[in-house]
Amino acid sequence: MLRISKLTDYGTLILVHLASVAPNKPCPASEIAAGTGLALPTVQKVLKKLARGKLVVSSRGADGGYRLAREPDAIDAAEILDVLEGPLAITECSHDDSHCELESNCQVGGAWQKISRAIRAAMTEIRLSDLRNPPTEFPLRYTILSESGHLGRTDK
Amino acid sequence: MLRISKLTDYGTLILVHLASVAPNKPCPASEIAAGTGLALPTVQKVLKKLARGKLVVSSRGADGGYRLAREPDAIDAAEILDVLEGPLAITECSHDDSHCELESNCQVGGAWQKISRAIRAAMTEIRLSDLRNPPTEFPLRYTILSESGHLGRTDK
DNA sequence: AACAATAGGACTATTTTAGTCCAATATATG
DNA sequence: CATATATTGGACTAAAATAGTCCTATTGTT
Repeated sequence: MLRISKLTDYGTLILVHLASVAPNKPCPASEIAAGTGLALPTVQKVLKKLARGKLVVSSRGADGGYRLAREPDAIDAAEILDVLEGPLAITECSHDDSHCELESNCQVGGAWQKISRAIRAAMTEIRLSDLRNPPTEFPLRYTILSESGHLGRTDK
Repeated sequence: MLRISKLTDYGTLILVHLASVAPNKPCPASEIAAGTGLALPTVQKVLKKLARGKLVVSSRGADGGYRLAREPDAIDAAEILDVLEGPLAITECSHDDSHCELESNCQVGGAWQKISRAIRAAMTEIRLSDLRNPPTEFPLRYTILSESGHLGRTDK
């Protein structure tokens, strides 16, 4: 139903890989490719994006490579999506600065925006360290909370 | 960051429109196009999908058209996405029956799957009736709850 | 019979995504 | 300083998904 691109998926694999190697010495793209089973050119492409997005830092030259810019628990899923997918929102007009010609007739109003923001908030709480390792039972559960109580269950 | 297609967005507009007209007599596509400001051929295409997905029922012939298959509060956002986007999951291997060549090396394991399911669960609680009208303040909030407490805040 | 609708699908154009490759630059080391 | 190792930036192509339009058949009403 909702979809992330393959590149984003690869990106998380790569980040998870980086999270599981020695954080001191940089890890070259070739090693990451070998470690993840992904094609080298693809890995290089994704790493460039990750570096531009400041999720990893690079060192050039011999003995160079990439390492995480921060601790795995200080990188969240929303950031990863932002860097690899761009700050695209769930619909065109979820952009804060977008102009929607239908706006005047648009009954939906800000509903998708709200949903989008809500999902984003949830993604912010998922950290790279949580993505690591097959979660045999990752007791993750989302609930819609509503002050007015008409959506889902309330907080107490 | 996450994205739904334009068609899906149109679909929700159309459904919301249908929810706001007399539920007894069918509403023809042309009228919906006029009411939403969308192009007729596009509206027709989306309506066909919605009909196949059993979210609307159609009557053919003169005085025909479409009406909601159920009450607006009995249609949820997850269904809408399923019908209009297909049952695509957040990643390729989120499909229950997919085979991922990387599986053996895949550190991420089922994380995206879990996230996907969680988002889906949340979407299930958002109903068509909630999408209606500009939500001036739609007090929607998602929270990640974790039994083990290492993700977000816990239930108590 | 004539008209008003949907059904189904073909079709094209556009855009996005994936994936590869190359030339330039930076760095460590012998 | 020469060489090998890496990243950087961007160009480029191919493939796939998306958007949008249109045509023909069928169904139902009057």
